Amino acid sequence: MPLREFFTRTAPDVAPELLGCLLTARSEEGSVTVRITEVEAYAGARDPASHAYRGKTARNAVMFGPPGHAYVYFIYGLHYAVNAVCMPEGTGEGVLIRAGEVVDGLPLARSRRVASRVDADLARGPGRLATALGLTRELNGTDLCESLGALTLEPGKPVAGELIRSGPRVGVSQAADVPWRFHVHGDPTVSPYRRAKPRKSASDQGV
DNA sequence: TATGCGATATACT
DNA sequence: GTATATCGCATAA
Repeated sequence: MPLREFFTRTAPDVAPELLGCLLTARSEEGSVTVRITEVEAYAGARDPASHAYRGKTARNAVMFGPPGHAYVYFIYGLHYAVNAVCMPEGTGEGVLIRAGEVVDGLPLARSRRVASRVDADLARGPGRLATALGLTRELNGTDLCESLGALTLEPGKPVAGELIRSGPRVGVSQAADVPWRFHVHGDPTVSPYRRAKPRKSASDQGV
């Protein structure tokens, strides 16, 4: 199946099949490749946890574009995260790449992630993965299907079906019961599960 | 392990 | 103007 067609399906269908695939970021500094070990599906207009739930905006426009492109955005004032856009143009579905194992460009990844004491932590979590790959908003909209592009995805060794586990998504408060997080069972690079922390409203914080 | 906090783009009032 | 966000890290215990 051509890579483009691979992405022209629903996010929950695509997500588990992305496990084991290789994501490579190329820049003047060099390139880093990770083997994907954890993902989450976000199903656009039918998913209240999706950035695309309330329709198209300047921020999420890429999610409504053609499949197989990268939706890169800035979150919490200091982190980047990357999604692979799914479904035909106009739909707004995507798969968040949450974690991976660095399999190439280890020295460069380490230099970008000085806080990591062990290599398994280099891309363990969406913000860490983005940092290890050196992602910035300039890569928003990049075509993942173009070989040797700035940010590309390619098939890897398939992960054995019995090693693929699913569960609730991390950090989402809406639709917290839908098992749309998929990961490789037992892999040390998978991020620890954390339920969405109910955030106190400002009005409760006194003065 | 558990909790607090940072630091900013974006969307909504 | 203001609340919230697909989070990471230091600190405490």
